[in-house]
Amino acid sequence: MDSRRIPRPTIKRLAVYHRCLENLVISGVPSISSKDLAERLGIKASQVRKDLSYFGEFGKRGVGYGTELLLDSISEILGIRKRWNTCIVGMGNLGMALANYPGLAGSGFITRALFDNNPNKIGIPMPNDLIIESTSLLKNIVRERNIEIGVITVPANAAQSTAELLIDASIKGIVNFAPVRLSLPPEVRNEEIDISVSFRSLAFSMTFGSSGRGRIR
Amino acid sequence: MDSRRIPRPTIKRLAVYHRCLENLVISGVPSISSKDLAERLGIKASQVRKDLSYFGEFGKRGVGYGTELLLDSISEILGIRKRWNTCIVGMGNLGMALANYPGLAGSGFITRALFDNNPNKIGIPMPNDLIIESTSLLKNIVRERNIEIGVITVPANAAQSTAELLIDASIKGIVNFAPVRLSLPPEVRNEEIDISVSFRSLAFSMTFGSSGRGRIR
DNA sequence: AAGTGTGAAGTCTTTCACAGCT
DNA sequence: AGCTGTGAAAGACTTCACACTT
Repeated sequence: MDSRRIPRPTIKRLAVYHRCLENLVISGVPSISSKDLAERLGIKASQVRKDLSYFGEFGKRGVGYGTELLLDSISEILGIRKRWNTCIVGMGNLGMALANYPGLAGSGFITRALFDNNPNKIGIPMPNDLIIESTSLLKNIVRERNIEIGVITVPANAAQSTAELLIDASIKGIVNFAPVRLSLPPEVRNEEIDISVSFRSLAFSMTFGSSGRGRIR
Repeated sequence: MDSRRIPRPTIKRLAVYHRCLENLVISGVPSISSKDLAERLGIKASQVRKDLSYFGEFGKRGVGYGTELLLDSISEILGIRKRWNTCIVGMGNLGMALANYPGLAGSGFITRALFDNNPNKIGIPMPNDLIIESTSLLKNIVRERNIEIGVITVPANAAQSTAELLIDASIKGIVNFAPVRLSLPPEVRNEEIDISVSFRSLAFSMTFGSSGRGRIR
């Protein structure tokens, strides 16, 4: 598969299809058409078919897609069987929330370490046998525990230096919740989640009646 | 201004420019070129100029943009002076984190109410003189306190019914953290933040070396 | 000389429309 | 008849390139 040609929005939608199919399989629905699947997600049927067509032919003409087969296929495409070891740096409110959030482990992202540089927080016990540890130990711990993904939940002014610590520990991907753009070497993958920018964008569209419902992109 | 023609990614970048300019103004930098601003954000200078050109001419040729003037102009465009009353529905980990997160109030999004339907949580005192209240009171409280934005942090299976409660209370915009697509009337604006989809997308690009750093879009 | 503002070109993504299977 | 898979068309967004201003 030549993933350079796969639109990023397609990957995000695949993850959404996956979740929807899990529910369908649980509900015992044996098959679904692109039209029905699209309707559930508020997108176009042709979008569903095009997304899937990048990876193969999973449907039966005249019938639709077998839910179990499609679920398996998408799991394969997204590498959903793989488990990823992650760590969270910055145990403020958001870091705490993520450490307590079962949805990540449920998706294969296992939190293996929690870091903060506030001495008052170090040692605090957390779920899953984790303890908040000093950021000064990050490099060793990341390597020992084979952590591949770092989650940055520190304040904006500490985000870049945190990223550099993670890179120095040979992390391969970063999810950055801090409201700054990180400068990273090209081999490190990066996903930004900027909550206040999303609120702002909502506010703008509320004020100016802009184009409306956000698509999955 | 004809906001129907403004690309959504432009709005999100405007919010990012705004934040960057705040720092520049604080640091006493009097002006900046599109090239320098773009470099700080990891995008192209022409993108910065095009984004701004949708709204007017803010720069001086041969010089650049006055930081204070540009900051004011973007504030005006994004309606940053306006204060938005918000409520959070679902006081699990994420709802708690948002209620404690100063970044939102700092951006003009004031949390005016917190709801949950777990009787054990109702009455718990929270920051800013707030108390967790019963979801059954939502409609009245939303109207009394002029709440315009609802933040959904309930589990996936409760998200749609929560959205309907909010709509029934005449909310105008929804930020949805639950991993489901809401079906909403067209006049209600909506922004989705799907954390596990972002992790999945990161994992995919880590596995298949896909096109790399997410742009602001 | 430096840097903006902007049509036009280029690239990426979505949607259409229909041939082809079941 | 119904629905997929997919080239081609449309649309959205970004980048180029250069005229224009300071």
